[in-house]
Amino acid sequence: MPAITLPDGSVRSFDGPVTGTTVAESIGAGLAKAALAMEVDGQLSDIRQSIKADAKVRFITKKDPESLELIRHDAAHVLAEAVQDLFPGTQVTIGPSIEHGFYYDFFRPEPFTPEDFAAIEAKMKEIVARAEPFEREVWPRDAAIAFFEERGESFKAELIRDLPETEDISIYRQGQWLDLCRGPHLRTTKDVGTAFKLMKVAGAYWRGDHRNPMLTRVYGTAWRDQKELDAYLLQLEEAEKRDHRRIGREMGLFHFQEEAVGQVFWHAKGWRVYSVLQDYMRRAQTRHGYQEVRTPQLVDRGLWEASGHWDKYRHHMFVATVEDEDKTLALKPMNCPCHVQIFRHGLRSYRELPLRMAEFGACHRYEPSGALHGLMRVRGFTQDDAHIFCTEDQIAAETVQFVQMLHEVYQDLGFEHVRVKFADRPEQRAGSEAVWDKAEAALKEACAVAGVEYEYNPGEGAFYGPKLEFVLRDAIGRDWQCGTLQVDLVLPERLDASYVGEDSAKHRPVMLHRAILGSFERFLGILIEQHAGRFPLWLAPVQVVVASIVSDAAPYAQEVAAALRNVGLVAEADARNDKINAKVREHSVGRVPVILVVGRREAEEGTVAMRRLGSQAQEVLTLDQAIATLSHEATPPDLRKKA
RNA sequence: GCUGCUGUAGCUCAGUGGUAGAGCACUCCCUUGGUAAGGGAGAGGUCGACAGUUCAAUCCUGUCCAGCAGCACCA
Repeated sequence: MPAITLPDGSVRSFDGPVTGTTVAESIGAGLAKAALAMEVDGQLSDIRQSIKADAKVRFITKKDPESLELIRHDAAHVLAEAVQDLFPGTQVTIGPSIEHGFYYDFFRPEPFTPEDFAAIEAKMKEIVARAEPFEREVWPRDAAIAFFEERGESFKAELIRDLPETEDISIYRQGQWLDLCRGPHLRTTKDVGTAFKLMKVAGAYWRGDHRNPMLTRVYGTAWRDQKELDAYLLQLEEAEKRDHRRIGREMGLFHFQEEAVGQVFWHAKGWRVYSVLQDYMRRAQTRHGYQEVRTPQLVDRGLWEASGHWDKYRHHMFVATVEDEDKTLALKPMNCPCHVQIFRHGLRSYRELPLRMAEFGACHRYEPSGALHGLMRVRGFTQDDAHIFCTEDQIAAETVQFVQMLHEVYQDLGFEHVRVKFADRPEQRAGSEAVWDKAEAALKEACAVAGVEYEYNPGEGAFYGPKLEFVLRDAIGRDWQCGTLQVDLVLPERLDASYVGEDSAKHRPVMLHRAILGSFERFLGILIEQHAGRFPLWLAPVQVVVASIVSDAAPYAQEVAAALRNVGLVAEADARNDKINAKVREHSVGRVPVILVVGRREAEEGTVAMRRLGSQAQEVLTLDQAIATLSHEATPPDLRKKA
């Protein structure tokens, strides 16, 4: 006698086990038609599943976010059927829904190409139109293995073998085709709809392990209706337009070339943005009580052995030798061991703690070639790195202060939305279990004190300690992990850092590793994409162009530009013999935030006609007014607050 | 690193087994024009590198390098 409790609190009783379909019908024809699936006691399930006991039931319709996930997962099944129909002999493996869509991994000697997409999509639409019901069956394990083995589906058979004994082997049929799947699914293939599109093919390792065979992955996107699909495709175009590699080239900010793979040639304009950001960070650090240091690029291998990095990362380090000397040095891949050397230099007292040591540390790592990606992943980069040497008692207070500083910085840089993840001990790690217990507990407690809410990111900590990862969201909804705070009880031990306590005995300090931007290179990439190259005035590589209309006004244009430079603005005069239309266009395309147009009139009156990027309006100001307005606006946010 | 794709002028791209083209950008000339492209001329390329096939290779084949997408990696 199952009693079904609905979200509105009403209860319906049935004589025996009932399917969701029946329950929905009992409520109304409209719901029966709209209900795609259901949630039984919080568990998503097929609507045709029968409910045997009392339960809370909620029906999933297209309006619910869960429907998207179902549509995408079912689209993957439809894709797999279409592919096996068109390309016999292709083995199926897995095909989940993902953010924005779905994929399916196939095994086939010949990879697919995007030219195959039209045929596959057409076949998928055919399958959708057939409205095949998704039917769930539970098979005996051995029979399922034998079935897939016989069909030559060895990957599927392997999956079944590895499923826990307790789990049902569920098979979903759609007409003639079937697949091993946990479910749940929609009612029929028709519910998938036609708002899907195959996007790209790529390789992917079987079970995500690089020692396994490479499969061919077909990516698709799927939505509830055409409008959603179109909006998504538009957003992709938008992201492409914001690509920092493209904008970097267009604005002349930086370039890469073969002779220095994965390293940035910063051009004057790009370096200006970099420098402004670095100056800003330096002020923030000073304000928060950091002392800035600088440590060597090339450091003897022995130090890396002592820190444990040689053992774990030697293949990712650039190593240098000198012919006349029997020594191996490595370009530093990180700064911590060097900072410990400064800490160790001379006796340290507990009175000096917490000691906050910062460095804009230039590091080099031999990143795998396939990982390189514009400014986002490079081999030579500069961290806004710092290490806080402190006592265990100071961890919480330092965390509070760091989190506050990080939020200040992100806010000043225009990022409002920040999430935090807590990454705990990885499989490969240094330090005893007891030390890890202590470090994780300390960091958790510090979060509690700092009022930081986090989600877990299990097993993703650094090899020497747990970490907080700070993830910010950009203007078009993408997430970037930038900041980090790590509690390290291991390195101080390994590198023998100590201080003299109140009891005049030696003690081990705790080391907090922290960064806010992560690396300047990557963060500038993010900033470029965040603003689509249209930087706020204080960060813009060229802040103002003074464009003359006639050559009679050229000297005045030079004069105005010089006056702006005198108050610290980055201003250029464009006194070329060209039409004003061409100049306005060129500097607009170049994303210069402010164009001051000057002709005979302005030259005579001592005024400028100001035009802002993205607007066609112009405002005539006296030169003094323009200077006052612009120099205020170009003041970095931290300095403006004080003023 | 793995799989697939790509590599021709600064940029975007066309093209051919007989050593190359367009548009924009660049230089010069004309034009002095009031807010997103005024006109003309010129210059610019070891066709990613190295081998091989061929009478002949930018084009075909192989190796390597780099880039792109995804995977794996990210102290």
